[in-house]
Amino acid sequence: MAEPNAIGPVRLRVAPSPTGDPHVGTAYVSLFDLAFVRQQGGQFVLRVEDTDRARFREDSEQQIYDTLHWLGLDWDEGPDKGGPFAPYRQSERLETYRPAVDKLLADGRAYLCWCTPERLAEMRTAQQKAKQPTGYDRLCFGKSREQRAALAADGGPGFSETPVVRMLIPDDVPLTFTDLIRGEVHAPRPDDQVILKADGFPTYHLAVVVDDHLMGITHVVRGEEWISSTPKHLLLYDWLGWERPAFAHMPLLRNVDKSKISKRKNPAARLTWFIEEGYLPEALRNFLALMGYSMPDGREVFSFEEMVASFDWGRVNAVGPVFDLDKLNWLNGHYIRELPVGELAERIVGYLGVTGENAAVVRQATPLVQERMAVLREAREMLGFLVDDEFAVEPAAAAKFLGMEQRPTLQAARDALAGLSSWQAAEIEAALRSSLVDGLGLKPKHAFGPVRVAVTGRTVSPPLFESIELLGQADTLIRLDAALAL
RNA sequence: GCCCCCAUCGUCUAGCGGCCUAGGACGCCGCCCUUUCAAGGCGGUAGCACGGGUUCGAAUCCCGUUGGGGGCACCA
Repeated sequence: MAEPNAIGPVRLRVAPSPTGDPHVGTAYVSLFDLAFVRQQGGQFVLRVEDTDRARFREDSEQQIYDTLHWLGLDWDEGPDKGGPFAPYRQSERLETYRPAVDKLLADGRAYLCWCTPERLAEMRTAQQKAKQPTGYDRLCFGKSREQRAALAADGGPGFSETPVVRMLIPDDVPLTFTDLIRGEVHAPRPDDQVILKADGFPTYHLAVVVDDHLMGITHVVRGEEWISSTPKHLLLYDWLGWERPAFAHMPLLRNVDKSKISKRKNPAARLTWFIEEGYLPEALRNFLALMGYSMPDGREVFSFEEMVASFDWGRVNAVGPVFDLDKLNWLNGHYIRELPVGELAERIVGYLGVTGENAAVVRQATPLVQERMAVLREAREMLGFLVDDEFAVEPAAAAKFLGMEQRPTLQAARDALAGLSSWQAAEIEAALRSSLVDGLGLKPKHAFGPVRVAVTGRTVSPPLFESIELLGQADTLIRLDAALAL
């Protein structure tokens, strides 16, 4: 079925997050995973790895779907779509893992362990204190249930009624494997890893190997934190007589202090944060691709399709990149400026959630803010003077621009605008220039500052004359009168 | 503590022995444009962690040091 160079499905492992809010690392790994899949014509499989029932959360799975769809990373098979290898939730595949466990037990590659969590913790503490590598000491290995229970009866190490199953790691465990990004990698020697928990659920290590094999996964793309447990997985493939997949361990995204990116230190670690802030999915995709990847021709602005066309694991960096919001903001602004104005208008309307009259105003005002935004969120304050129910001048702005000495300026502006019969930006500008600049002899800066503050409420605003046009004559005069009355 | 991964401007990176007087992007600084703020244009600042080798030649290869990161769960 599978030709030598053809790839089968590439798995996207998705562990429901305990906080219910998907991690940016999930999107990062998915992006590279998907770029490779699309280039090779494989299948992108989304599998929910929910074997930890202690951390299970109801809404977490849906959040993963929502955020990945928002980012445009769509899968070919998954719990919500079905597929030839269903079910795609590990919690629904429990009976699949049992035969593997039985075989390992029968072959003497695994054994039962009755040690309590407390006894294991004590053991680790003692090992660390003695400056020894930590790992299970095989107390239960070779013992029957009765022998082990008897040991505990004498006040010995804690005994648990329901045993777990551990791998018996041999001395000649293979520690070397080829990584698509790093080449030859030497991983640390594992200890006797638990593969079946006391509650009957498999651990990640067992489940991932069994599922990947059964689902025909050819390439495992995951975070760098998995390098150290890869030898356990290699062993399992070998013991079960299965062909090993290829591995690509992506570098870890970092906080500014270089630590692994975390929700505590970095708002950008939460995928939903980008939606809340008004980032464009295509910009985030491009930015994520820039983290660790570079195009052969050095381009930095490129689409996902372009990335797919030239994708090469050899161009992926092994260095963990710092997530730099400055550059993302620039890139997002760039994408905003490149958008057709009508398209941008719809995105802003959708983001702000405005309807009816206000939506119409926002659409008209979009050209004024297009090159002034880094993220959609900024449209809210830039356009607030046009759509907010209540208008108020910022106190600091009023103190600086609406004082006694500005009254003549404001009065002249009011008079000039009140007499206008055509309400177009060009005419508004002409009227204000002739009355304030020519008439009062003011520098443009001093002439328009007070008017801007009176009309928009802020010292920084979209272009003044166009803003006044959109506001309308009636509202403009009301605001100038209000400023004059201060 | 033990094991592993990594190391080019502040940040993201190009570079895979001579093309490097180390290139680009973001940021920052200056100038121009200008009704504010942006956008745009022009210019500038800043880096191969250190020490040994290998070689005619090293940012590129090897070793060590230092530094950073990750892993060491009945979590993934």
